[in-house]
Amino acid sequence: MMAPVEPALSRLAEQYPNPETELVHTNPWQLLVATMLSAQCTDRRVNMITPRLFRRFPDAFALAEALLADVEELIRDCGLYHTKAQNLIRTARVIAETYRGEVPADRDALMALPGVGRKTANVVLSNAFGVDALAVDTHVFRVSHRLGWSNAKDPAGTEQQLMALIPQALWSKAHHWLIYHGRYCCKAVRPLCHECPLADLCPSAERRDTHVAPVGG
DNA sequence: ATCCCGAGGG
DNA sequence: CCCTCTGGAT
Repeated sequence: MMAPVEPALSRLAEQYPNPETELVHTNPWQLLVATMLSAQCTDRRVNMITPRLFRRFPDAFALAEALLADVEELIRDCGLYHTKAQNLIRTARVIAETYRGEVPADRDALMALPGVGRKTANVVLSNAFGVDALAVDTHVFRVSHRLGWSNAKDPAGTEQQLMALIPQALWSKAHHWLIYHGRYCCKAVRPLCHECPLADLCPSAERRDTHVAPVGG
């Protein structure tokens, strides 16, 4: 039992008509850095931090030489600052030394960078390099399971199942639709099934019609 | 109080 | 598998 893919996606397309990334950067280096910063932090806040960061350290060569404390200072209010600063500098060094300052357009190469996992790699591939990839984050994972589109236990498995289910031309959009839907409607706790445009298709929806309303008088 | 558009380490 | 790292939003 699963929600039919095409009708569900077209309803989400209607609900979230402009599913663009909230990260403002499109060049590979800046998008990579912004995406690494975005863990456990809103994109709004990342977008406030990156202009200062890029003014001080414009490229991988500059960041590779940076002092940890300076980077920590610049990114301090987006959380996980120590880990992120460390990973940013290490990743900058690898890119400067191994890739001549250019972000590699290759999933395995990206995932080998410190602090870059499959989700971040896929975001960079699809949003900076135009590669068809479907990044699975916690929202995409949860929503996919609730709709019955995936039963995989790990995000990589869900990624494969979604790619088999969704037309390739829609991967990028579907990623954003599912994220928005997960964030604003199909929430982890207290999902808003009563106002969900997919409720009648969804095997996990809490259905009103099975609920006996109190009868007055 | 609880959660977040993660990733790495044990 | 579980834990930790962080501050901000709600």
